[in-house]
Amino acid sequence: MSISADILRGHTDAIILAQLAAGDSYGYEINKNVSQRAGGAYGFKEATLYTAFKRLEQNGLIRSYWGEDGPGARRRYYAITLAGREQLAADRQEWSETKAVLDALIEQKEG
Amino acid sequence: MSISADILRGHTDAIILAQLAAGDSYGYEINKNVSQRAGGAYGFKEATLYTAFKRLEQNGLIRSYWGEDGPGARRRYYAITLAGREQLAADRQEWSETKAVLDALIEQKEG
DNA sequence: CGAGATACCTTGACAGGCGAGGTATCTCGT
DNA sequence: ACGAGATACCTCGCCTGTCAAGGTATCTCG
Repeated sequence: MSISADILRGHTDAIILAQLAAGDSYGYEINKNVSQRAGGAYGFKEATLYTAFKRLEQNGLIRSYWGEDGPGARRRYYAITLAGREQLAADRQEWSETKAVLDALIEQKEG
Repeated sequence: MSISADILRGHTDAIILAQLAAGDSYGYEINKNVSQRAGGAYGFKEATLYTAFKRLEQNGLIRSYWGEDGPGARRRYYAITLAGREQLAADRQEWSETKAVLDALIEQKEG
């Protein structure tokens, strides 16, 4: 967990949408995938994750359904909506711009 | 102002430190420089700026002094401290890691 | 039968961003 | 002489996202 949460603040929704764009998934799995892809440098706290799901669903960017009853604990699956895909595209665009701007503002200058 | 504020949240201090690393400056000028370097895509709100100055000074990362009395409104100048330079180096490192992690998490996947 | 993993969820506190409002000085056009 | 707009500073209180802490239930393995 080498990246502080405040730095990632505001990217939570985009990260979740990006995971769901690859296929339906559920909270625990999404979180594991994120941690893994981040090389252990970042992971959601559970409270953050479920707060985000609620927010995303209220905004119509994802929808949810309970998984089939099988062995193990019940799972709530999430699926990205069309509006969610549009939001994700916008988020990716914004991230691209953010990188350019922050690189310009934080860059190492030799003086 | 195409980049939303939440995305930049947490980067405010690093941006200010980076400006001050190039030389002492004052609020209004820092803000102008930031806007200009960001190509108009981002700028601090005044309240954000002065809140940040106070926070940074309390944390010993910058110090301040009133400029010489000349024509025009008085100016409070800020200077980066040694601790501030160390923080800036850490922030730059973190930003570099953040880019790598977010690129991995938000990337466009063709499936 | 207990520990640990899987899997979900809520509450309340905290911190940063910022809209709105305020003060004072200087310049420029009329 | 006067008003508008730029320069330059500052504070108060709200909003929103994060998260520590706490809670529930199921399955596996020793």
